Amino acid sequence: MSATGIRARNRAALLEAITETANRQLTQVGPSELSVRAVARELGMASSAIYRYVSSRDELLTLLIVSAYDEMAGDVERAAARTRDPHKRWMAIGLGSREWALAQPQRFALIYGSPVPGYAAPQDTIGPATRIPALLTGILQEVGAQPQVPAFTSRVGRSLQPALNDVEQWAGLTQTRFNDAALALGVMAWTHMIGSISSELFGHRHNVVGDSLADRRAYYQFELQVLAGLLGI
Amino acid sequence: MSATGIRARNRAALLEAITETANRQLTQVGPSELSVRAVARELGMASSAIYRYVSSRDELLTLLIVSAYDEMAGDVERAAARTRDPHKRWMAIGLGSREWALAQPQRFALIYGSPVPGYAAPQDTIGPATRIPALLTGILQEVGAQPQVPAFTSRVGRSLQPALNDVEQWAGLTQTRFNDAALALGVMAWTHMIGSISSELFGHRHNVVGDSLADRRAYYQFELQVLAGLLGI
DNA sequence: GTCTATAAATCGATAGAC
DNA sequence: GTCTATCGATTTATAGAC
Repeated sequence: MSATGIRARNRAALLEAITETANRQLTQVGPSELSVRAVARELGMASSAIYRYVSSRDELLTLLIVSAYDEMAGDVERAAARTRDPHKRWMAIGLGSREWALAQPQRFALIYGSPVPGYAAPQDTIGPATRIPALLTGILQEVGAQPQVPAFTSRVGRSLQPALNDVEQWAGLTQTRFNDAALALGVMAWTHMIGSISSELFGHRHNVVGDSLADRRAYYQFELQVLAGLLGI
Repeated sequence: MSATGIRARNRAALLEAITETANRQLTQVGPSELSVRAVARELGMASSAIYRYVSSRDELLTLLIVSAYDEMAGDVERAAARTRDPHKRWMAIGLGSREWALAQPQRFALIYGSPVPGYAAPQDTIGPATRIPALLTGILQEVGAQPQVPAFTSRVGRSLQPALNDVEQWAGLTQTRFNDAALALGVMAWTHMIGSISSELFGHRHNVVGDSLADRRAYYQFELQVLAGLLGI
C-alpha cells in the first residue's frame, strides 16, 4: 500500500471521527450553533488542525446532512426490501422513517427541520435527499396507481395540473409514469409522513395524542393506513 | 393619568419596540442565535438597560413565541369568521394559515419548526397555541362529523383508541364531542396543514411541485380539498 | 499535518454610578 | 431606568514555527 493510500486511510478515519463527534454535539446544541472548534477540542486536536479536513463550518454541515440522508435512506431501503407486497412496503417505509427519526432526532431535524440560517445547500445534497421519495415512486408505479379522488375532477384539480410539471419531469427521469392524481397524492403522502414525524418529534402534539410510545406509534400507523387508502395501495 | 400609568405606557411601547426589533432580527439570524445585546444595540440602548424589560434571552423568546401564535391565530380567526359554511371555513383556516406563514416565515419557523435547543416552553405558550386547532374542533362539532374510514375498523383502528384519550379530554374541556374517527382525522388534518406549509417554506419541495406561487398555492388547495373529503366537510 | 499564538469579533449577565 | 465598565467566556479563521 502506498504512502498516499495510508494517508488516505488515516484521512478517511479522521473524517469519520469528525462527523461522529459533530453528530454527538448536535444532540446538545442544534445545527446553527455547531462549532468547528468544539469538535476539534473534543477530539483533542488544535482548532487549526481540523481545517485540514473540513474547510469551513458550512462544509462540515454539508457532510452531516449528506450522511444523514444516506443513513436514513439506507435503513428505510433495507426495511422496504424485506417484502414485495406494495402495501407492506409502504408501511415499512413509513414506519422505518419514523424509527430512524426517533433514534436520531437531531439528525432528522437537520435535514427536515427549519433551514439553518445562512447555510445554502450545495448540489451534493439533492441526490441523497431523493432516495426515499424514489422508493415511494417505485411502489406507485408497481401498483399502477389510479386513485379516484373527487377533488381531482373539480376546478381545483384541473388547475393543479401545471403545478405537477416538475413531478412529471422527475418521473420521466426515473422511468416511471402515473396519472396526475397518483403523482399529487404521492407527494401528499410523503409530505404527511415527514410532517407527522416532525410534529411528534418537535413536541407539537403534546396534550393531543397520548404521550406513550405505544400510543404515538399506533396513531402514526393509523395515519399511514389512511394514506394507503387514499393512494389505493 | 398617574405617573405609574405613564410609565406603564412607556414600558408597553418599549416592550413592543423590543419584540418588533427582535422579530426583524429573526429574519436574518434564526431563533437560536437571537441576541439580546443585538436588539439593544439596534434600539440604541445600552445592553444592560434592556434587561429591565426582558430578564433573559429565554423570556424574550417566549415573548416572540406567544406573539406569533396570537397574531397568526388572530389572522386565521378573522379569515374563518367571514363565512359560516363549514367547508368554506375549513378552506379559510387552511389558506389563512399558509398565507400568514408565507408572510412571516421566520415566525412560523419559530413556533412550528425545529425546537430551539436549550429553550423550554413555559405554560404561557399553550393557550395561544391551541387557538387554531380549536377552530377546527368547532367545525367538526358543527357538522357532527361521522367520517367512514376503513382503517378504523381494522386492528390498527381499534388499537388507536387509547391513544386518543388526550384529544377526548381536550374535547371535553371545549364542550365538544365526536366519534374517534373524527378526532383522529382532525388531528391528521391539522398535522398535514402544518407539515405541508413547513415543507413548502423550508424548501423540501423544490424540484417536486412547480416553483411558482400560483402552482404552490394550487397544490396546497388540492391537499386541503382531499383532507376535507376525508373529514366529510 | 499538528502545534502555538493571535486577530477581531461576539455573547449573557452583572455591578455600580448617576 | 439608563449609562459605563467589566467578567469570563465563546466564535471563525489565519500566520507561521516545527
